Amino acid sequence: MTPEAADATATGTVTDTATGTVLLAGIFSGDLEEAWQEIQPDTARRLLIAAVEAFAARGFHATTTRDIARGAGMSPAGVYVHYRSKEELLHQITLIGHRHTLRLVREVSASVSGPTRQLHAVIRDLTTWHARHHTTTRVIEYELHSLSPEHHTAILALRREIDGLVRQILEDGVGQGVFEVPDVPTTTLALLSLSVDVARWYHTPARHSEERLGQLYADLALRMVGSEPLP
Amino acid sequence: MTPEAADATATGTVTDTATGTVLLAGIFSGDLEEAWQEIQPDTARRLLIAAVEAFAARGFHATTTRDIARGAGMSPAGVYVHYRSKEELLHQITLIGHRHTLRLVREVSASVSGPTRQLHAVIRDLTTWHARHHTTTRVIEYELHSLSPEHHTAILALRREIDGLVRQILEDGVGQGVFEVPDVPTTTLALLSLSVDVARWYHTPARHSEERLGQLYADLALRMVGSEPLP
DNA sequence: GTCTATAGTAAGATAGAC
DNA sequence: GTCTATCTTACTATAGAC
Repeated sequence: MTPEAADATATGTVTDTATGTVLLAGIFSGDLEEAWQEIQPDTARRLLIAAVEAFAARGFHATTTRDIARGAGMSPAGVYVHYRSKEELLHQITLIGHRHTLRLVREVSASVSGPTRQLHAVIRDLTTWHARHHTTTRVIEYELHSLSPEHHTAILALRREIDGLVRQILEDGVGQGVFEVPDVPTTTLALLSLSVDVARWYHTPARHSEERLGQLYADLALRMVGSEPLP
Repeated sequence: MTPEAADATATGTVTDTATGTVLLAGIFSGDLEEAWQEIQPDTARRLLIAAVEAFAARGFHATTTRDIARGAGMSPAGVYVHYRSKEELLHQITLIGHRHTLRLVREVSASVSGPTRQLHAVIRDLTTWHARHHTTTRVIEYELHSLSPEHHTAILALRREIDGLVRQILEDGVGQGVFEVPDVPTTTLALLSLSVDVARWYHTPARHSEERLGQLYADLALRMVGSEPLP
């Protein structure tokens, strides 16, 4: 990977490998669909979106670079002007997605006070995000094993941060006596499982809107930690 | 697929495509590791086990038939004496695994009385099964999309049966006033999500034994349906 | 920056000897 | 029933024209 692309992890911008063009800026405001819109140039964005759709539908290894090029309306060689390899496409998608998830948990958690409201809001929005963007989240949750070892390790660090934020809410709740949780780490895992697994099974048309599902899952989450429901 | 292999779906036996040898008999008693032991001849069993391990570690498409052959101590051509294609290996694994899951839910549910005890026992054993055999369950839960359309459809029917059994327990509990569930289908999905997702993250050495995790998850399940804990 | 053309490799599956 | 050898296809990635 070039120094430019490597900078993605450190600075929060994503830079085109070949052209040096800044691909992503301000990705941390707004939802992911908007973030894709910020990727420049156009072709790099179309390629990334085509890759997300193909990886979600068929998996990383079953997707060919020709599929991706075709999805972006380009020749097979066009991919390599903007990305060094198929794996770099997966890495960018996975990195952007995980940063978005981490930021979502952080900001939602900071936007309300008290473990009960925090847990409810986090699970609600995390679930809604997995449902609304199930194409993207399916890739970022289930194609990790196709990343290079270095990229895989870096993504796992982000995942541990996310886990840590949720676990802290549970520990706060237990400490304040509003949650009753026999095993905080395992219950944290179970809560995250609920939202993550939405990426596996959710598809439209769906029984519930993304927001409604988020509400239902947030209510389940409060039950799981032995909390009173929100008023 | 040959008529012999096609019979697998109808009769509950799995037959070697080339030799006509019965591969699986009595698969429905004992756990899956024992079921693998029943596969005959030896080479067919070794190939199936090698395929499970490779598919779980790398995914279906990233696994080569050469990987599988090597894992079974055979030449690449040896695979095709026992299986018509790589997809047939995945299909056998997925079929055996889903039948096992369906039978597990059915039998555990029938072995106790009352929705509370039934739900607790089903989630406990389903979770334990996903944890103990996370290699197998990772394949059967996450590689469905690599099946042929016909096989995929057949497996989805088995999955609907499993879902229906759990949903019935919830409906019984609501009907008897021991559960309080605002949305039975969605809560059923959430409960199954918990156990399924174990296949994604569980690995040894683990924080908890498979049985302990099953206990913890069964207790969570009762909370999710608004039930009193078991005495 | 995009294309056509293709190099180089590796895959799934089969032929035919033993 | 297993092997060696190989056919055929399709893939990732690059070269070089424009």
